[in-house]
Amino acid sequence: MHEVLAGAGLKRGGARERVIDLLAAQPCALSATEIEDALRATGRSPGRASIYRVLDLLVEHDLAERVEVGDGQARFERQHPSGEHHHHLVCEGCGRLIAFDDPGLERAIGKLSDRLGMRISGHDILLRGACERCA
Amino acid sequence: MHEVLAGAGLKRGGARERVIDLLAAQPCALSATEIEDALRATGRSPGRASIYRVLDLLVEHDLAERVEVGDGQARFERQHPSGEHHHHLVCEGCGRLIAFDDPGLERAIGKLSDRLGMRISGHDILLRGACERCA
DNA sequence: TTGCATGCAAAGCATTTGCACACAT
DNA sequence: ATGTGTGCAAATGCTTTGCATGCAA
Repeated sequence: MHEVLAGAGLKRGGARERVIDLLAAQPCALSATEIEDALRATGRSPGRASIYRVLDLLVEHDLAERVEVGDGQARFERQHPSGEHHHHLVCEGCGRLIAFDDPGLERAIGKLSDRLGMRISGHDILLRGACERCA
Repeated sequence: MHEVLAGAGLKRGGARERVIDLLAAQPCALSATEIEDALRATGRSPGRASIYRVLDLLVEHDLAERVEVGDGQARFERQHPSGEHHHHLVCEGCGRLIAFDDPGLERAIGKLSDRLGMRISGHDILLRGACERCA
């Protein structure tokens, strides 16, 4: 991720360094607050404003994806260059986010794009339900 | 919609009356602000707080659905008792919301629910792309 | 050296809440 | 008559912005 930003002529400050490294190591989406807390736990958190700025930057460069679950805060997760991606199920009991992927769903969306005849650049899918612990 | 609320023992004040009637007449989702503006145009808008309260009430009673497009404001649209529903495509050019439905997509989600083995109570799907005018 | 990156504090928005009054039942 | 519904204004919470300073290139 660092390389992409460097290629775009951007500098490598402490905030970018830390947010990118944290996000690259996550299996799933984190909110700005979760990022701040995680970084503060390491002893060196950037200011909240910088975290938001870095996240915006990553989204602009397609290095991260914004995930909205409807709880009033945005979450962010690394986006793989391969285009490989997953979607989320949010547990209505505990709010936990669970990732999944499903080729059938992707196929259905592909067909749908053809049918609509419009250029579709992306899609978000969110399932709501009960996770194992809450069921 | 009025009947459902009456059945739940709720009263019928001016704010509920107006918001429900407006929403029932819409083809697609409206934000709280759009609702307020539309009602103000008729000369009688409830207070903003009441609009939000009515919307929450409708969502709780499954009479309306919350639609999040990622622009920082929630939108609401009537939910049909039949369970019939559509999804949205948001134009990245002009922000316009376009409704569509697709049985193939619904089938794919049905199969996915079975595969995951979890109770899925609902799903949101959002496509991003360019509308006819912006393509 | 020269801007771009960062931090802090203040500002912005959408949404929620507290409280007193009005009105449906 | 009574308690629910409403409006206003203040409070909240996430996110953004202004501005002065620090640091990467």
